[in-house]
Amino acid sequence: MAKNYDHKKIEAKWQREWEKAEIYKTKEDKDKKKCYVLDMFPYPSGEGLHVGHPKGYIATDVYSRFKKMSGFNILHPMGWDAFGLPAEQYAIKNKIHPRVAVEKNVARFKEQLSIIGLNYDWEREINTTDTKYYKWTQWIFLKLLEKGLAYESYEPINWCPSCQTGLANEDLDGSACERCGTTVEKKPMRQWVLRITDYADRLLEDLDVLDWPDSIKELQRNWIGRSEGALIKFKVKSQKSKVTNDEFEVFTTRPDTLFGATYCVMAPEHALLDEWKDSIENWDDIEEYREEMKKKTEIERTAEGKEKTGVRLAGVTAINPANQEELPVFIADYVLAQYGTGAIMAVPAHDTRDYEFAKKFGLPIREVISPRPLASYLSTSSEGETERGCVKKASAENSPHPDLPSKEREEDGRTKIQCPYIGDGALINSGTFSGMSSPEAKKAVTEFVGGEMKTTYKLREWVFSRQRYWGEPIPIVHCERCGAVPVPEKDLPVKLPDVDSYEPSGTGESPLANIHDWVNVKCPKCRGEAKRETNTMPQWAGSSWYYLRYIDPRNQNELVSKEKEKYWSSVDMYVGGAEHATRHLIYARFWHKFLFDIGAVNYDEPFAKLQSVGLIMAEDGRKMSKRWGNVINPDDIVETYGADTLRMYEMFMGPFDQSSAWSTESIIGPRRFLEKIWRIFSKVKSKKEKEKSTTENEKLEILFNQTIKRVSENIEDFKFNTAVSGMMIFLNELEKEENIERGMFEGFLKLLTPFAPHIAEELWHEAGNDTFIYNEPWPKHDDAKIIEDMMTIAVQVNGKLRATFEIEGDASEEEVKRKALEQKEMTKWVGENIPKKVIYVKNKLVSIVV
RNA sequence: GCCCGGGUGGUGUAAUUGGUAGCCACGAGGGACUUAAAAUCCCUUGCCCUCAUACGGCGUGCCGGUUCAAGUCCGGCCCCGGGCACCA
Repeated sequence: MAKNYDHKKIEAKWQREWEKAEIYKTKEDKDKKKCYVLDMFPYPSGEGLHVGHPKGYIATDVYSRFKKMSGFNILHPMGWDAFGLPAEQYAIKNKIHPRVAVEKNVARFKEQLSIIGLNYDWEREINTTDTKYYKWTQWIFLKLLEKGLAYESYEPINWCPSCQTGLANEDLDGSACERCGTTVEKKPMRQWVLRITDYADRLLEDLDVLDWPDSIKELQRNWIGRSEGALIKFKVKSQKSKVTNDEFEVFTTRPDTLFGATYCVMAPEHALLDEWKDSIENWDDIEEYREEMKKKTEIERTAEGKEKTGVRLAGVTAINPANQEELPVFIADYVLAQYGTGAIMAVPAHDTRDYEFAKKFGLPIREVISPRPLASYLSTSSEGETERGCVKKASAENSPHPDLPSKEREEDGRTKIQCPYIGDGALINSGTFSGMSSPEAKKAVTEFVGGEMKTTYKLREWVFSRQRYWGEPIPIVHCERCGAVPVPEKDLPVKLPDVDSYEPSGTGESPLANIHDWVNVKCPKCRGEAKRETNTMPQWAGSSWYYLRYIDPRNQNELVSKEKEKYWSSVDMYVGGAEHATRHLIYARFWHKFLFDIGAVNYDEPFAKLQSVGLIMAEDGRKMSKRWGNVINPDDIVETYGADTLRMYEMFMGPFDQSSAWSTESIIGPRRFLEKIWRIFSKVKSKKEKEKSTTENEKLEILFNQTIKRVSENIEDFKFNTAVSGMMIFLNELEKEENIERGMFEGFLKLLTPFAPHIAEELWHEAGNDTFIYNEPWPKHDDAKIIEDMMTIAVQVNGKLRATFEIEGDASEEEVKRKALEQKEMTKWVGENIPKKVIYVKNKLVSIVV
C-alpha cells in the first residue's frame, strides 16, 4: 500500500471501476422499498460549474448512498434544462447553433460532475431540448388546451424590450426583467396563457401535507396570496343623463367597514369608464390622466413614498348600498385593474392608502371600527373578564372612544381620528350593526347589502408564450376558418426548425415567423391554408415535469408508464435552491396536479420532501461570478485536494440550508481528516487476528455505537456538518489506539462512504475485501452499547455551576442527591444552610437552592 | 410597510429543544522531531482579575420578564440576509 494518500490515483481508479461494474444502475426490484432522490437539474451555461453548484449534488449523493446502503432501491438521476434565453444569447454572440452550444456545455458540465464521483445513473440522462423529450412537453400543452386550461389572450402583459419577449409575472424582479434587469413595459399582444389560478386553492391547501421547509411554503402562500372578502355592488347616479341603473362592483376584505366608505376609486383602465363617457362631465381630464398613466412605467407608478394622484369623475356619484349615501367617485392609479374588480370602496379611517388619498383630496374620514371591543371599557363580566365581541348598540353608539390615544388624534375639520386603525374591533357608527365585532360583521353586512363572499388571489395566470427561438414550439396551427387548431397528437413533436438567425424579429414575433416552409402548413381540420404558431414555450415548461421522465426516460408511447410511476413517485427527497420557490416549484406542482386530474399520474403532489441548499459565497462574501473574478472552480479543488476532500468540506462548512463563504484556509481540515484515516490504516489488525479480537476498549466501543447512530440520524436530517464532526470526534479517539480492531475500522469506512467514497473504497479493498463498499449494508448501532456506565452530574447552587462529579449510571435519585451535597465545594456554597429545594434532572444535574 | 430566516470566541460553527455554553474544524501562540524547512505529533487558545492552567467575576445583538435553571420560553427594541410590496 502506498505510503501517502494519493487522491488522484485513487479517485481515477475507482471511478473507472465503478463505471465498468455499473454499480450505479437503477434497480427495479419492486419488492424493495424505493427512494427517489432528485436534484434540481442545471441549466448548462457556457460558464461551467463553480464550486457552489455541486453542493446540492453532493448532498443528494451522500443521502442516496446512505439510503442505498440502508437497503433501498434508489433512483438518483441527472439531466439538463437546456431551453431558454442564455443558450440562445450565447449562440447569437458566438454565431453557433444553440443546439451545438448546448451540446458543448452539457459535455463540459458532465465532465465537471463526473470527477466529483457522483452516483448518478447516466443511462437515465435527459435533456429538455431533445425532440423525444419535448414531444411530451407539447403533449401536456395539448391536454391543457383540451381541458380549457390554455387559452389565447390579448391582455397587456409584461414585455422586456431588451430580451424582446413577453414574460410571466413570476419572471419579474420587482418591475424589471429577472434576466437582464431592464424595466418591463405593459404591452398588449396575443399570447398563450395557462389558467394556473384554477389550481390556486389546491396549490395553497396541499402545502400543509408537504414536508417542505416552512420558509418555502410561506413564500408560496404569499405568492398565491389568497384573501377572503366580499363583492359589493354600488349603484351609480349621474347628474347629467339621470341614468341610475348603472352599477359597478368593488372587492373588499373589509365589508365590516362599509358604513365608513366616504368615496370610491376605480382603476384608470377600468372598462366601465368608457361606457359612462357621456355622463362624466370632465371626460377630458379623465382621458388626460389615463394617458399620463399609460406613459408611466410601473416603477414610477409604484415608487415608494409617491404621493397619491387621481381625478374625480364629475357628475357621477356612487350610492353606498348600506346607507344610501351618495359618494364621490375617483379614478386613481393606486387601484390596480388586475386585482379584485379594479374598483374599491374607500374607507380612509381604516385603510392606510385610502387615508393618504383622503387627506390629500380633503375627503371625509369616518371612523366605524373601535380598536378594542367596546365591552372592555363599557362593562366587565362578573369574573372581571372582558366580554369579547358583541355589545349592544345603544351603549356603543353614544360612547366616546377612550381607546384612541389622544395624542395621535388630529383635526381635519370633521372628525377627530387616530391615524388609520386597520385592525379588527367593534363596529361603531354603523346603524344596526354597531356593537358587532368585525369578523361577525363581515358576513352580516355583506348579506345586508346583497353582496357575496369571494376569494381572490394575487397569483396571476401564467403567461406561457415567448417570442424567441430557443424553446419548445407551441403545437398549434392557426387557420383562418377554424381558428387556433391543436396539432394532432400523432404529429408530435412539432420540431423546432433550423434558422439562419436566432435573433428576435423586433416586431414582437418569434424568428420562426420567417421560416416560411415551416410556418405554412395545412390546417389539420379543414386541410386549408394555415400557419403554425410561432411563439415558443417559456424556459419553465420543460422543468415542470422532468422528474417524471427519469422514471421512464425512453418511453415514446405515453408520458410515463403508470405502473413505473406508481412505484417511483413521488420524489422522496428534492434538493435545490430556494430561489425556485415561486416559479419552478409552483409551476411543477400545477402541472402535476393537472396530470393527476387527467389520470396520467397516481399522486397529486410531485415532491413529497424538499430541502433547500444554501449558496456558497466567494471568499469576499459576494456571490461567485465571473464579473467579480472571485470564482473558484471545482476542477482545481479536485486536482489539488481531491474530490473526497471537496465533498467532505462542502458538507462540513455549516448548516446545509445556510449560505456560507468558501474558505481556502479551512478546506485543509477535511483533507487532514482523510490523511489521518489513511495513516491510521497501518494500525488496523490483519485479517487473521480479526476472529479473536474482542472489544478491548469499552469506551471506544460506546463511542463507535454513538457515532453510528449520530451519523445515520444526521444524514437523514440533512445535518451533514454535524455528521462529519461526529466522524472526526471518533477518529480522534480511534487514533489513540495501538491496535485497531478491523471490524470497527471497516464499520467506520462504511460511515465514511457516502461522504468520501473513493478513499473508503480504496481502504476497503486494502483491508482485503473484494466487494464494492457501496453494496455493503449500512452499519447498525447497538442500543445497549450507547449508554455509558458512568455519568457526569453537574451541581448547581442558586443556578450557578459549582461542582461536577462522576457516578454509576444506575445510581438512584437519593444517591445522586446525597453525593451532590457531599461535594467539597458545597461547604463553601451551602455551608450550614439547609437547602430549600434540591432538584434532580435525571442523568444531568442537581440544582440546590439555599 | 408586511411576511419569513438569522445575530454565540479572531473565523466557520456545536449545544440532547429549558439543564455543565463554545463540541468539531480553521487560524494564532508555544514546544518536540529536523542541519534547516515542509509535513507530522504534543500543549495553550471566550473575556476580565491573577505569578497561577489557584479563588473568583463576566459572557450567546440590546432592555426587561418567567423559572431552581434561559443561547433556548414570553414582551419590547436594534442590526443583518431573503421574499413581497398601492393586492383593497
